[in-house]
Amino acid sequence: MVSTHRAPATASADDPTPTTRSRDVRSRLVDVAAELFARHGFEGTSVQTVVEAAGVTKGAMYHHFTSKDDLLYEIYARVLRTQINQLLRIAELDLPVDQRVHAAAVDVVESTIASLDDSIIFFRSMHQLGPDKQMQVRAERRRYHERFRDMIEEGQRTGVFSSAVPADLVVDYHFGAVHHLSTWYREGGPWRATDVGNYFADMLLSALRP
Amino acid sequence: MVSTHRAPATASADDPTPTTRSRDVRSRLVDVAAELFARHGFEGTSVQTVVEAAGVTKGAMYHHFTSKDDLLYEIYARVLRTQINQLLRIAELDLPVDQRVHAAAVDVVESTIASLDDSIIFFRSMHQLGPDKQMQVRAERRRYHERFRDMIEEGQRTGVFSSAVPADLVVDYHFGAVHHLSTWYREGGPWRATDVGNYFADMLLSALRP
Amino acid sequence: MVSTHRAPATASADDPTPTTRSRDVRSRLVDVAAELFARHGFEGTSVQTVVEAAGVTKGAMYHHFTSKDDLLYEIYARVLRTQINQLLRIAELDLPVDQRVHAAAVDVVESTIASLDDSIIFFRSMHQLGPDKQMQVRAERRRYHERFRDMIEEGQRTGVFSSAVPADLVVDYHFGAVHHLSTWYREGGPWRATDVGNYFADMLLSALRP
Amino acid sequence: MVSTHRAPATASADDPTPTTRSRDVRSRLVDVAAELFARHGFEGTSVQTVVEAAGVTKGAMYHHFTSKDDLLYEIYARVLRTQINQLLRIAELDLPVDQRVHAAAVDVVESTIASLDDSIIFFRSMHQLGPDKQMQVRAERRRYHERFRDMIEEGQRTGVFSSAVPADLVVDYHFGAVHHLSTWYREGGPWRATDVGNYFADMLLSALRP
DNA sequence: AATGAATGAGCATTCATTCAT
DNA sequence: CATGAATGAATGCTCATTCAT
Repeated sequence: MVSTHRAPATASADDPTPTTRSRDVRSRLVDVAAELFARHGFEGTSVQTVVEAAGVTKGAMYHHFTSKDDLLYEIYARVLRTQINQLLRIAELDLPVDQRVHAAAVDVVESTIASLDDSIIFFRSMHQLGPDKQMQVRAERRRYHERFRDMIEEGQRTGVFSSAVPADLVVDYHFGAVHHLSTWYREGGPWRATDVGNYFADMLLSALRP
Repeated sequence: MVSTHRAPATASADDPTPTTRSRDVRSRLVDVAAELFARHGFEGTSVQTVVEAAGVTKGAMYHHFTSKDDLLYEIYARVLRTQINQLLRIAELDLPVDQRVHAAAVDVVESTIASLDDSIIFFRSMHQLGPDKQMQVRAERRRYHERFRDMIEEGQRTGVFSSAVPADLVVDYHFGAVHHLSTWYREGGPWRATDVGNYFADMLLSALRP
Repeated sequence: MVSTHRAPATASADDPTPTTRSRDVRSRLVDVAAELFARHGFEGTSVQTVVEAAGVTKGAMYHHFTSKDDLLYEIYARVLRTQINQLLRIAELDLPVDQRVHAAAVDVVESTIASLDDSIIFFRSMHQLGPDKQMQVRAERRRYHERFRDMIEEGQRTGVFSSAVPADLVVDYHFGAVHHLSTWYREGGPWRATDVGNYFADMLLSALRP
Repeated sequence: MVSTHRAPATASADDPTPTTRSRDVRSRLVDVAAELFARHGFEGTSVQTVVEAAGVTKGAMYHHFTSKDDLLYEIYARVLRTQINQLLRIAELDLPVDQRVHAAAVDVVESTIASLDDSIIFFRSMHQLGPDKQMQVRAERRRYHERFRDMIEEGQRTGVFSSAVPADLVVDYHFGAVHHLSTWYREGGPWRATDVGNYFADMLLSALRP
């Protein structure tokens, strides 16, 4: 995040995308907003603050986003896109199910820690989204949950995992812990992201032992 | 028009608590505020809305609470008081450590579900609290965490539990799941509170098997 | 309108109405708003302008009126109240019907000219009123129209007036002319209010001759 | 990219009107604006709304009109052009003066009803016009009034009409009723345009009987 | 204890217009 | 001719809090 701010639109003349400038504005706004919403909350951050930090005018922001709410939604969309892609990538690896679950369980911890700001916003500000957008986010979130659950169920069906606990609850248990990370995890604390990921994944796998 | 007009609800002089009426007003305000803050968020609920719902006037509210913030703090204080008492009660039972941990793990799920509103507020609105009060809440929360962790450590020391995962992370894992409940648990869904509590406690104990 | 502004609440101590102060604020706002809305239009007048001219703060205005719209409505209500009372007074006089119609026809012209500002607003800004309030105004306006029409019909039934033109259209014809006054009538022009009133009333009566 | 990219709709050099295409755009904009201004008011209609409804871009609109105000002015100009032509046509017929007045009185009602939208705008939005344009409109309007008044005066001079009421006031009386039409007349109501026109013209002539 | 009018700073949003391309 | 990103000032309205009574 060093030379991003106010970069004087140095897109080379042969840049094929005509929207380089506007992509700059859009994504700069989303980046800045994510940071501010995480630090001060959605309601605690004024549009004025966001646009000032992004170095654009209010009018420009409203040219690209229909509302403050819309800006928030874009943050959600960005997180969800990343997370689901990551999960699908792992779920389709050619590995035994317990190894896939372990890898996914580690990955969700690591990537959550990698963008803790997004995570803070995700669970704290969902209710600020309009009802329609909230439903879209929930639907996408459910897809994510279901894809993970399918792996658990696969393991249960094939006897690799215990069936003592319903797969849905297993997923909620693990994801709850992940969600909670933004509350207590701090960079420079006693554990690196990968440590926490492995500890949590190990606990998950232990809990699933037949 | 100073002391007329009001039924002489004169609390006896040696009564240490405020008058019955004012206790009524105080707790009615806290109750109403908890519901509204959970439903619409702290910033999404105006003081006007709260006092109207509680059937008192704004002036009355500011007589009992120094600020809107203070009202929020009272909600936190109420939750924390209840939770810590409950945990201490269980932790001091004369039972093997794994049974105590299991009981505590079930209980925290059940009591969280019993007052889901409080839980919604707890994690969503912490940052609305002033820095001082936020620190107080965090300190109390830490005490709670530590008391639970102590039980885990006791089990690890005595070989009842595996020491593979640091006790602190074990607690964070379980509490994360509990925290997450307010996001997905719904009355009338497939599981009763006690079911979820037992499933989660079972997973925790499974994960801790040596 | 000399010493009204900012009068230092000189209500004598034995003033029985407890709301003298707030009535001051309310009616001062309505007066000022009527003048400004007439001069610059409803949309062309900002709330800021109104409250500055009335010497109150924006918050105070919103304490008394729920919206800018509500302020406009109050102007309408005031006009309608006055007009309907005046018409009823005349309609109930013990005079032949043609004299009552003449008197009412003169009076509506005179009173419209007496408060031309209100009339300018009335027809220019109706559409700025919310749908509910617009309906209320229309209903009240219809009552007024109907009371006038009843007198015309009475004259037609009794043969004093010609029945060549439906009574409703007769009323619309005359009221149209009255409505139009705010477009062209100017104080200090060739005719006094009473002149115009009598000329118009004479034309109406002439048109109604059998 | 100056003169490329556009089909060579080259209007012949001696064609005094702008190119067909641009005439299309211009008049489409005026048409659409008239409808929107009538329905939502001038201030209640954004330039964005107008250009979207007309299927052109904002830039295109500002190419043809110097401002939103200018668009409004064009509506006024169009109405005035039509009305004055119509009046002159009738005033120059070779008929007795009372018949000419009757015909003109009917015609102004009918043509007003034929384009009620324009009439709504005419009286409601005059004050939105800049002072210069407002003066131009008023001047043209005065010409119209005077041409009508001349006919009345001709009738008064020749004894066909009563001189009891000044001709100017007679015109204001009738035109007021016409102006008012947009407030109450509705297609599909009890009277067709021609009915109302004849009733009103009859009243006017009756009122003018010596 | 309680009232309710008043404050005043702050907020999200709109919009006519400009201008480089 | 046309585009669409950008401007910047203005707007209606909210709200926690205060204070005279």
